[in-house]
Amino acid sequence: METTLTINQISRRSGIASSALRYYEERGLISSERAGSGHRRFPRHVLRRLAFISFAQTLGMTLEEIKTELDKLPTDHVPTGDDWAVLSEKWTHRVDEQISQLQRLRKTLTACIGCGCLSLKSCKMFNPKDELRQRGTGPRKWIEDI
Amino acid sequence: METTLTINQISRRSGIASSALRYYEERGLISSERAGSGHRRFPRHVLRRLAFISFAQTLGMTLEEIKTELDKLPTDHVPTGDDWAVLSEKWTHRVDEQISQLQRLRKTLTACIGCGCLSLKSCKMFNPKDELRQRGTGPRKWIEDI
DNA sequence: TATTGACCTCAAGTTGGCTTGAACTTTTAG
DNA sequence: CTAAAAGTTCAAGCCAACTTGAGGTCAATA
Repeated sequence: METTLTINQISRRSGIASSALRYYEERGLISSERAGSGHRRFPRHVLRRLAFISFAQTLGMTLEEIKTELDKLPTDHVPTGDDWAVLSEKWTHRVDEQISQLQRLRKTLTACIGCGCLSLKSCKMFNPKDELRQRGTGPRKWIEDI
Repeated sequence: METTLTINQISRRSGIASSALRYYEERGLISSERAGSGHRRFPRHVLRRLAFISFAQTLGMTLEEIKTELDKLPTDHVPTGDDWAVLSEKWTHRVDEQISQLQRLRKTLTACIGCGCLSLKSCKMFNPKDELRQRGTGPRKWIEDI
């Protein structure tokens, strides 16, 4: 069992394309040593980082945010399960928030179908405030008086 | 009370930038008449369409998908509350699905913090199957044997 | 009447998270 | 030994959903 892995080995084990791995390294989310040839050699524990990255992405975190989190890991030793658990705790809150936002949304939605509005001033649906979307640029706020 | 509104009036009432409104029109999600000058005149009921669009976007639908939905509205009359309700029903399911995906995710997450893994073969976290993310391209599947 | 400001079109730019391609080197299998 | 597979860098491309800018017209107000 080798101590380091090639980019393709990492790619196969993580399911993340090697181009993406290079991109992550460029962005500073992971790092590698180099063989004499210039080829990357990844220590096994980057797989944990990659697991973290993948999972955080499913929660809608940007690579920037993820990097910020990863940077909090200790550098004096390979992060332990406990070190990871600290970061992971944030997720629970994230997920909980997302769930309750959706539940609020669902409530208003049902109400709006009930009242048949989609156009009434009184309808809260048009200004849910909840910032559910994380991608895209334009303004999303619905304002009074249709 | 005028029957049609300028693009700026629509923009103010909907909270959607006029550049976005032009873009929506170009994409066929809304339509306008033109004043003699070539300026757009929107009938009031586009506000309902815009409400629909905004809301659907919070659920992660693409403009393409939203257009497909909007195209199902009757064209022989200005859509009624009932017409809209038909489309809106889909949302309830969407939201419900999203909620239960998140709940599954939360469950695995808690389990993984518990077991301190983030790296074990047995950990289902790495292959949640749930396609939560809708943006982005790369593969997201975590494969065995870390 | 003049000047703002609202409107128009069309092309190009932006952001995030990558992918693709070119041009080249290194490693591995037969 | 040679061919194919795997690796490298760097620049450019892609997608969605817009925004921005240039260059020009039209409308409302003092």
